[in-house]
Amino acid sequence: MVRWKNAVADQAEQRELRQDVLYREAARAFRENGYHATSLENIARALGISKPTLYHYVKTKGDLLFQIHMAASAQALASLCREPGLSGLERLRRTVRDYTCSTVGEDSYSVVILEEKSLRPDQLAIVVRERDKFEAGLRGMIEAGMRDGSIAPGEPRFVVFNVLGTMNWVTKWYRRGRDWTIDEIGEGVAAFVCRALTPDDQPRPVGNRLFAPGAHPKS
Amino acid sequence: MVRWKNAVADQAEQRELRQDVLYREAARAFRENGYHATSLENIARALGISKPTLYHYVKTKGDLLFQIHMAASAQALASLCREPGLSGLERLRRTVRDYTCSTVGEDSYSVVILEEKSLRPDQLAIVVRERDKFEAGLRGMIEAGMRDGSIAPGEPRFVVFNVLGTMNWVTKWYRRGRDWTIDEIGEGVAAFVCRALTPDDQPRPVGNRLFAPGAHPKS
Amino acid sequence: MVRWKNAVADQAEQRELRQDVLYREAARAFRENGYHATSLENIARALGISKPTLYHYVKTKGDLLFQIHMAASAQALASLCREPGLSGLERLRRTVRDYTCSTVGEDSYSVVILEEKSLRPDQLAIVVRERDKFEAGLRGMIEAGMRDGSIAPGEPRFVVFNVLGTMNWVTKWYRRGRDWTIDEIGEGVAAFVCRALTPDDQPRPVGNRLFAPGAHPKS
Amino acid sequence: MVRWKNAVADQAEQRELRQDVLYREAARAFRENGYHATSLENIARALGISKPTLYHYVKTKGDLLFQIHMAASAQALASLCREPGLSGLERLRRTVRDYTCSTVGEDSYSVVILEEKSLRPDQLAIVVRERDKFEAGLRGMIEAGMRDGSIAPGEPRFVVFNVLGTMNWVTKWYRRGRDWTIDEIGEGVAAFVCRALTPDDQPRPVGNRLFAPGAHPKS
DNA sequence: AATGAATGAGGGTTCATTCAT
DNA sequence: TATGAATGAACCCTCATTCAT
Repeated sequence: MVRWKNAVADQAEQRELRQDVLYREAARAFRENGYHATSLENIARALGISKPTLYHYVKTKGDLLFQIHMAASAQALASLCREPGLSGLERLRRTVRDYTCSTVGEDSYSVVILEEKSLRPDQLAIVVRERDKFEAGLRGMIEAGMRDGSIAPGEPRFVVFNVLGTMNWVTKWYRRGRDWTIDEIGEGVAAFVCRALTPDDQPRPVGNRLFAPGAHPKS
Repeated sequence: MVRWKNAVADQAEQRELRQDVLYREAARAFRENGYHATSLENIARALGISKPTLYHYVKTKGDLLFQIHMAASAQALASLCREPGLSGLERLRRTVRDYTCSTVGEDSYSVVILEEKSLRPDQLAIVVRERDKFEAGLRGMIEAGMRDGSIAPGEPRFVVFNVLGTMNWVTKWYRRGRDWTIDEIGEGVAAFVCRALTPDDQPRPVGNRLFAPGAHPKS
Repeated sequence: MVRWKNAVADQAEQRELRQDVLYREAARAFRENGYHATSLENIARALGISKPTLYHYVKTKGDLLFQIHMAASAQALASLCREPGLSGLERLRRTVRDYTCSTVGEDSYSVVILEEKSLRPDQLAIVVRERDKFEAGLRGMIEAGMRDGSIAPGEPRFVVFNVLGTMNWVTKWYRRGRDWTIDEIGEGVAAFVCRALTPDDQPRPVGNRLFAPGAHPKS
Repeated sequence: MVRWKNAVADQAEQRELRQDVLYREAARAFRENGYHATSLENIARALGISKPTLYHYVKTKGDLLFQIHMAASAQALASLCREPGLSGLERLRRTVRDYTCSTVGEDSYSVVILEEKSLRPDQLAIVVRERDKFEAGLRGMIEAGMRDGSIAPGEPRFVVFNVLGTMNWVTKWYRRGRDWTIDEIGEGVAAFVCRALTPDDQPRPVGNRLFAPGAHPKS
């Protein structure tokens, strides 16, 4: 008796649906317990299926990790803001907000906190290439912001790392349905990052109740 | 013939010395490959000893992880700035700088990026308690800064998470001996964090060549 | 869409035809890769059908092996020369020639090189009994030859083993369409075997270009 | 409690001894049941040890097979007769006799009847190269025999195959301690092969009670 | 103190076989 | 008839841990 975590559709797309459920469940397990600490048995049980059944949807455990990494990369790239006519900082702000929300959302594939060494070298190369696209996107905004005066000067690569750290760390501590909503987190992180980057001669973005809600209470 | 990675001292303190080398080597391996992906065989070989010999210095693999976590916690706590007479922001700045430097230093025990689930529940509780002391320290500075006007208002716990993210992520990307020195990283990260936190009506700290080197080149 | 390796006939005999194609394909796969190294998936794919479809024609994998063994035994028995009025040696010669040709022919069921242990004990017993009939046939010719003076004296069972070895080994090295034709192989092997068996006082059979083409070039 | 099939020696050579026992036991199991039908569990149990213990002496199951193949090749090469001053036929006779005895001897590594496909391609290449050396040795004798008139003319490669078939098949049917001794088998097979190869104008070698014991009983 | 040897437990993977469609 | 999906059993292999030396 197979339950598949309640995710059956009408016909031929069932397979894809199931695979997707599988990927997300695996991503969740990997994120929570780590890749090596998660056995296929664990994933199978969480889905209500047997271990060999996994192999209808997955080539190997390593390939599963790879596919998830790719899905996560696509998700990340999709959050890059491509709106024209905005300052570098503003594009970065929207990107940080959206990316952050997507990493902690219900349907997240994010596995950024995992050790990359778990991937096979050739697959790692591909994943790194994809991730570099995302980082290049961020770097592009930052460099644009430095040129258009919306972002303080600095080493763009270093700035990218700091931004990534702030965003990616969220999966470590945020739990849905507790004190703060996903949107609040996204806005708050974006405010944190952008206030760090605003040059001295520019007004800084206003945040939300989590951070920099506008004026200082003291004043 | 045992080499112990060149770390033999004179007499009875040898044991402690060796244990320390072992901890740091294990921490490095765990950090790089993950706890579960690192076998005791790996660690032993890296130290030039045999697997059973490890057991003279370590109770179990789980205990090794625990000890390292404890050492890392102590290291973290040691980087909390306790200087009196400073603003909250300044104390935070020094702490961020020192903590960051220590996590990427040669003798780091840092294992922050590891999945906590690898610890036994009772040990995890202790580790969390220790880590909470560190976070409470950070939170204290931040709350003080909010009170003394050196830090913009916000939810202190949320701010702590952002600060931790920026700092802890460094172990993910920084490689010693490449483009940037450890000190530059520490100063840069501290500048990033503190510029984010400075209230609108306050002058913001100056960074280094990595970030916010002072005035904007444009102006 | 099923292709069945192009072997569909008109009506109810389709089933038998298909089963035959299946048996031969399976025999080929078993012979080439071994019984245990051949999965039903392999066979199915080679036939262009799906794995469960196999089960319409085959009870179990073990039974498939058994059926093939039986078919091979029938094939072997069919190559026994029953011509009356011939010397023992001559009957043996024709048998060796025909048997050898049939084992390497396109439609061979031969699985002689397989480990017998793969068969279920009861099925093995049957197979052995069939094979014994073939060996008894060979032995009969040999004993007759020893009596009629066309074959040198010796232990008939031992001779049978040697003859079998020479013949059965052919599947190990012969590849159709290379240097030698099937007929050449058959004649050559027969010549090899029969020259070994001819008594000293008898003229020995002439072979072909592969072996003993008549007189010695030297003389 | 480890028994190792009673094969412990004094000190450091123990390991090699044990490995050797292991190889021979594995060769026997592979020969009898086939490579894929033999589980490491089977081998371990036959040796009185546990499965993981095997891995102290063997890298992988595939490597075990490879090592055995190499040992068998060495054993085969060692049976090539290098005596100078003998006719091609005589050298072949001694080789066939010795090789045959070694394949059925107590300490045989022979695995000739196994499917080669079980080996990894690169290892197979090496094994084939070694085996080719043996076959080249046989071929050399045969060609020499054809030149010196002790062997009937023919295609040397074809002759080699027939010789191999007769010899290698012995492992299929011979059981030690039954009706015939190993030496009888060796002599008998050698007689069989050599009588096949003797040219018409030469006296043929005399065998033993198994085959061609000299004069024909009829005469 | 140090290590080669040994093993129980567990994880990834394959496969023959069944079932529902 | 044909097949995608599902699974119990079994296998190869790794590893943390112990023991005898």
